[in-house]
Amino acid sequence: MPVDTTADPGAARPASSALTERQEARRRRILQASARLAGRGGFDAVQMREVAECSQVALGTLYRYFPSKVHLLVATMQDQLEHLHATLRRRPPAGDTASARVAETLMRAFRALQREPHLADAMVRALTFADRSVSPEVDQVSRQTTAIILDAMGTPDPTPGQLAAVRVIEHTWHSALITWLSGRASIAQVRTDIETACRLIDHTDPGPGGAS
Amino acid sequence: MPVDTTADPGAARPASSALTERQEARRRRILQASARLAGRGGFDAVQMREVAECSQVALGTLYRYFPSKVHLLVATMQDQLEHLHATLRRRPPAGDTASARVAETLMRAFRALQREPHLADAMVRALTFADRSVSPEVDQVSRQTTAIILDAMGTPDPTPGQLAAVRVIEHTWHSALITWLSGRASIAQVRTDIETACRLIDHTDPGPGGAS
DNA sequence: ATCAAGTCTGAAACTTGTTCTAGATTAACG
DNA sequence: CGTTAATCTAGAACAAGTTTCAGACTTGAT
Repeated sequence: MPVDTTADPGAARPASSALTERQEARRRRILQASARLAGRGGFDAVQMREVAECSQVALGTLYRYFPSKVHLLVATMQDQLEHLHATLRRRPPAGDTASARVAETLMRAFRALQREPHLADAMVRALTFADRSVSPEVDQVSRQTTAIILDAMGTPDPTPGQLAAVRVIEHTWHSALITWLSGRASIAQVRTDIETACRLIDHTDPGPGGAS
Repeated sequence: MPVDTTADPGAARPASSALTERQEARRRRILQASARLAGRGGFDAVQMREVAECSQVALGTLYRYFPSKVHLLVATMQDQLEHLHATLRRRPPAGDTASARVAETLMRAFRALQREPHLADAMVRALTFADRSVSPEVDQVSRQTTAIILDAMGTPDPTPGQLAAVRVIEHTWHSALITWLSGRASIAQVRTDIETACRLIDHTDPGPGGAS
């Protein structure tokens, strides 16, 4: 049972200051290769040996940076989400109500994913297949998603009821995405589902306190 | 690309009449072994070689009945869902409103899953990891779930708005289950999420027709 | 009972994720 | 420079899902 005396480049995220420039470059090459391979072929097309080869890194090194294929793809998703959030910030949604703005934002994100359905497939499958060992990373993705939704709402101080609604919207978003990716729901169906869930934002009567 | 001139026992579902008694028995042994192995250890513990051994069937035969591990586990879920539905029918929920009855039913189902968290893990992971080749089976599970929810509502002729709400509830149910299974949400959180989604049933003002 | 077609078995082979090892390279420090 | 620890590389090895194959067994029809 090795005690891992080595520094883990994946763990040293605080300010990327712990990573050499060449290490940063390696990390970026890996994520790029991952996204590129995922773009054509989805989850199955991201083969660790090929990612290693494409990013000019040894297989062992790839595994030092990302301890599993799921870790790698979830990190890829973090990357893409950051881009998305930045893009969305630049052109905020223009709906009248909070729920309309959230629905518009999610549909915009959805259209972005539509442009690269294979990449979306790889990332979402990894996300839902992730076991406990990836929880921190998956949680980070979840927080990022929440942030995007809250941004779209534009509500500076959301009520507990609204936060509960946001959780349900997130659930709906993920699950609807999966059904679309596996061909069991149309795009129109996804829109309807999202809009239905978003309606919860306005009907925010009681807080969720009933559970305590 | 072999043309598969052989009859597929998995496809011959119409009335189980196409299957010999011994074939039915094999099928049941396989599903039992699958559920047992999943019960201790979850998704990873269901190893095809071991399932074959436990059910006294050759590996090739196992693959003839269930063309992949995911197919096997989704079939296991179909099986369990039928049990659940039968059990729930015997003692229908007693809430005053439709949304209360649905929430109660789902929480009851949830408690059943809690008793076998590893089994739940295996089934749900398989369900969300399934690709297009498993769509028919996954869809069947989805229809079964919808039937359970509609049963709980007790509404003989649900409106389009209510059907839309049911879809969101299903999304929430699956996704919340996943977050609980991977340790990212507490049971209380799951209940809150389900109750929040169920609120949509009562607030069923406009139909979903707005999309057209 | 016999034949043909389909099915089952046991075992090996193949694929891809993951781990391990030995040696080369790099980085930090004196 | 030279040393030392960490990192990287190439490649073998291992694990589990999946495929393949030759031969034995069942089944159904005659």
